[in-house]
Amino acid sequence: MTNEKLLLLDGNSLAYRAFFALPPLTNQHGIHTNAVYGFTMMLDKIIAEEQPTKILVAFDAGKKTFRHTTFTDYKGGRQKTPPELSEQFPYIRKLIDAYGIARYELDMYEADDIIGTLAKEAEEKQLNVVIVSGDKDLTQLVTNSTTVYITRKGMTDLDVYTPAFVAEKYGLTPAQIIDMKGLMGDASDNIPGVPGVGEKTAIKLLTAYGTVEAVYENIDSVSGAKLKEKLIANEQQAYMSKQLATIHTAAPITITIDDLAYAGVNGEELRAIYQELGFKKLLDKTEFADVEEEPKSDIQYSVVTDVNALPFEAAVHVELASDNYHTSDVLGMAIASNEGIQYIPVEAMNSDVVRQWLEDDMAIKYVTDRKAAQAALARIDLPLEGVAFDLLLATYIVNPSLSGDDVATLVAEFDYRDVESNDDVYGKGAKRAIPSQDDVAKHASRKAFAVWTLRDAIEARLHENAQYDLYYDLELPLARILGHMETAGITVSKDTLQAMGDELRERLQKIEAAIYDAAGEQFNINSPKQLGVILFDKLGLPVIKKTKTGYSTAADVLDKLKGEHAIIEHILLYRQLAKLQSTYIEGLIKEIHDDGKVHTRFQQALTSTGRLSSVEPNLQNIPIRLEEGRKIRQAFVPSHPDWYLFAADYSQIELRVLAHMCQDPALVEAFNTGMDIHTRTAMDVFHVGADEVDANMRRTAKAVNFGIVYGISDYGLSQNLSIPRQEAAEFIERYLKSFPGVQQYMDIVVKQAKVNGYVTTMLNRRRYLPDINNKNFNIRSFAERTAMNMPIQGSAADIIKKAMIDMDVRLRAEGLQSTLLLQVHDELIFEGPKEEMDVLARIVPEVMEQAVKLSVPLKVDVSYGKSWYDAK
DNA sequence: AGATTCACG
DNA sequence: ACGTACGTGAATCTA
Repeated sequence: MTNEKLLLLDGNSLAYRAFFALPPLTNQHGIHTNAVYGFTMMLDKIIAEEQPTKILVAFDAGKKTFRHTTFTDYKGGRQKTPPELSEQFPYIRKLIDAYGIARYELDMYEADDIIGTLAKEAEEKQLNVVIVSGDKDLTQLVTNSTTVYITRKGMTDLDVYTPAFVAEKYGLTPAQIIDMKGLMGDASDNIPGVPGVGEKTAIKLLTAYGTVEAVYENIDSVSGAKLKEKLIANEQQAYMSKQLATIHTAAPITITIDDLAYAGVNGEELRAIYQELGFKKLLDKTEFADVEEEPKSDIQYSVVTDVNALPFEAAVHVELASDNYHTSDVLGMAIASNEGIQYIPVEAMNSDVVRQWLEDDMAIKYVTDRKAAQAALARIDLPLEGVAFDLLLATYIVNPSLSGDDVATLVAEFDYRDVESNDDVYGKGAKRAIPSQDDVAKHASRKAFAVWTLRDAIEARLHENAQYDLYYDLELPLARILGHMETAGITVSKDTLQAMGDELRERLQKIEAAIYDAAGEQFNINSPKQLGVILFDKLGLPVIKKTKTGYSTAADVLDKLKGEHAIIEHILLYRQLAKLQSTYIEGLIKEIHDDGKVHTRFQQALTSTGRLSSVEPNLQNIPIRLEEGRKIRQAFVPSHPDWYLFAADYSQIELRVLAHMCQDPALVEAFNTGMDIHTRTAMDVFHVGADEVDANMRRTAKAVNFGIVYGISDYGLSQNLSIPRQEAAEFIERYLKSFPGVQQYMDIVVKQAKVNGYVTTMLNRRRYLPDINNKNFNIRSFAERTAMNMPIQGSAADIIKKAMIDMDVRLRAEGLQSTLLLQVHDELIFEGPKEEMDVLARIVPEVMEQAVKLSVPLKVDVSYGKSWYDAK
């Protein structure tokens, strides 16, 4: 063997695969690009992984091949190549050239034959060969030194066919693949085979006899009268089919392996093609880092250390050293206005002029991220008032799926390119560093100037979409409230957590020992891979579910294995406790600041539904469902000795929102009469009276209600309830019969999504659904479920946000000391002195229930206690 | 960096 | 026929 490795690619097949695997993408000129894109991704990956020394992409030449002389209908009945794909072939050829890769096609022969011929030559010269195609026919070429990769669903996902893999998959040798095709045919190539013989039968016959010829030689001993009859009737057709499926390994090609040396990419050519096709991500890749950066236009700013006067209207950007504004250093502040751009380094910010300007709400400020600026400034004792525009929130409202939090990306959505990305300025990962003050000043100035320039256009978009109120009256004021909540923080008792941690550690050690004992060896329990080997290989437990990478060991799988082996219960308990230990004990302790509190950041411009998210730490997923975990909440305490934590949560807000939006009479009635909604659903689904609903029926009904909210599917419900799909389908059908308004509403929402390309919430929040008309069933179905879920989840989010704003006003009006600390999607957590608890118990439900007027009542439950655990 | 698992609503 | 429930974040392992 040599070190040479030959890579042979089936150009046509891969282009087809890419075309159908990827959503239709077009570039700025309306040219379709998905096949080229998929092809590029696959090529990149395979070259990086295989490091071939020689490469060839083979193409089919024309319509006619030598196979048509044998069988005129070869590949007959095939759909014509869609024009959207045809137009991409020239680009694929150009791309291959730019990559420095040889390509070849030969009249009357298919790409398969070119590949087969070269593979054979390589075999003789003892080269390693890798063949990549979307067509399984090629697997007949597999040998010990020739491997065939077949694309799976994605473009970069590949099945690796070795002799062993073929043997495992079919129980056949690679050469027998041809015989298999001869017997079973191939619908896609219109190879007939023997009618009535499929893969199973073909494999059975070949296992017994070896080849097609041998099958006919021993035709008398073939079992099954029907089968024998079919085989005899189609003998000639079987031979012909085998011949058609056989790859020609002696095609009269005019190139040799020596012509295929991989030259390496021509950066400039490739760049030109990417540019033409609009492949922005690929353009940004490092290989081009030296090929000239898109020049940012120059910007004029002055670094001011002695601030005299500041404008009445300006764009302001507070530049931070890292993205956690609760811990990050403030580097400085850029102010862009009619009077030009000033950059004030942090040392100069704490002056009377600056302070007065920041707290003057008559001095109008347009910012990039109000909450971040407010929180960061608060830490150096500076206020921030008079904010009239927030770039982050405005772009999020325009389109929640696009916005990240880097100003460069945000403004790029409006075709503004004169801001450098934070990664470019600071570097990423280990290379991250603060550049010179001048570079920071320039970067911050560009951001401020971008906001100054774009505000009008973005506000115009908000007005166009009738979303200005949502932005200005809801999100913008909310940012200020969230900022105060974050800055206030919530006290977490480190001692309590540590005590829990000590106890957990001991228990975990014992469980660990029990697991090793049951397994008969030590291994890393935290490694799903190692655990899989123990459970399914060593202990031989039945495999219930597989993941991309191997056996699934998820909790629902382990649950089903509970009776099979004592180790399962130990593992489940270990997982549960290890999760508490690492995430909620150790993780949370790390997040406690010097003030004894955790200061989460509520990401306000992240989710596609309008919900908030919470990070560093995430306080929206503190355990509650299991008692062991729930105890973590004992560590969350008020910030003053005699204070209490107060919790208020909406009851069934999503189903109430659904009732309001679909106006189904039965559903509206159920809420108006104050019935338990799951019991009511059970009555309808099971056709029983209220007193006949047992716990199990109610549980099922509850799952059905969840399903409705998530965008119902029988399969999903069946999984959740561990029942047959048919049974789940029946529940759904009966539900929708009982609540026909729901069915009608879901139909309308999906139809709207298909027509408009987006769905909306009660307060006109939008989510675009580009996949809603996708040809792929799975992708389209996902978009449809999203269409059904988003207005419900999103409207509930709208409502609680409105309630938070109203609550803020009310707390001040009542002159209370109590403050809001957390929001957990449908609940609000406050803290306050004991004597205010009764007042809160009165006013919080009132405000939350009146946040919006629905055709069903909103219901809020409240509680309070000396810790979050006790507020239940 | 991506996959897996599991915590919440 | 297709094969997933909706929305999140953190820890850990593996490549």
